[in-house]
Amino acid sequence: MEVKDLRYFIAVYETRNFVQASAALHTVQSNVSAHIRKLEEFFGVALFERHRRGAVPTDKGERLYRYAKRVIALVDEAEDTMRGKEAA
Amino acid sequence: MEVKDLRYFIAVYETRNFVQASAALHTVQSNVSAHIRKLEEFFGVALFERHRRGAVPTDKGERLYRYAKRVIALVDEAEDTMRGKEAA
DNA sequence: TAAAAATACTCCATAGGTATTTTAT
DNA sequence: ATAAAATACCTATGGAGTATTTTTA
Repeated sequence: MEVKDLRYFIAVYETRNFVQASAALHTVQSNVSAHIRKLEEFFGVALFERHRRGAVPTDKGERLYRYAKRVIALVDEAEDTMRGKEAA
Repeated sequence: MEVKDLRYFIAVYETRNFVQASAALHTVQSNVSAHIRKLEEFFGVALFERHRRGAVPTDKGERLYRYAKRVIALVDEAEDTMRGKEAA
C-alpha cells in the first residue's frame, strides 16, 4: 500500500465516480481503475461496488477511507514540516 | 514521499549503515543509496552525514524519523485491520 | 441505449541488481 | 589500505496515456 494509491482511493471515495476522480487527480480514468484494482488485489477485498450511477464504497472501503485520511494528513504534515514551515 | 521510501529511511536511521540497512531490507546497498538520495532530493535537504564509520542523521533526518515511525505504524495498522484482524 | 468502469495496448520512468569507482579515515 | 557510500550500467516492472470493449441500469 503506497501513499499514491491512497490519494487515488480518496478521490474515488469522495467523488463516487472514477471519471471525476481522474479529473481531480489530473490523470485518466484507466489509471484510477488500475490503482483501485491494485488496492483491491492487495487486500483481497472489494473497496467499491460498481453501479450505473457511480461507485459505492463497501464496508471495507469505508474502513480504509478512515485510515487513508489519517495517513495522508500525517504525510502532508511531515512534508510541510520537512520543507521548513516551522521548527518542529 | 512514498511508504517504501520511509521503510528504507528507517532502516538506515536505525542501523546507521547503508549496507546493514540493505540486508535488513532484503535488497542491495545501491538501492538504499538511491532511495535516500530520492528523499533528499525531494526535500532538498541532507538526511544523513556520511562518515567513515557510517551514516549520522542530520537534524532534518531526526525530524523525518519521528514522522516516518508514525506513518509506518499507521500504515501497518491499516493493513492489519483491512486484512480482518478485528472489526475496525 | 448511454454512462461508467474494465481491458488491451504502447511508451517511458523508475526500482532492483551487478559491478565498479570514489570517499573518508 | 579499507570500509562505506556513490555511480554507472542493465533489465524488468509498473505507471501514465490512448483507444476500445464490457458492464449495468
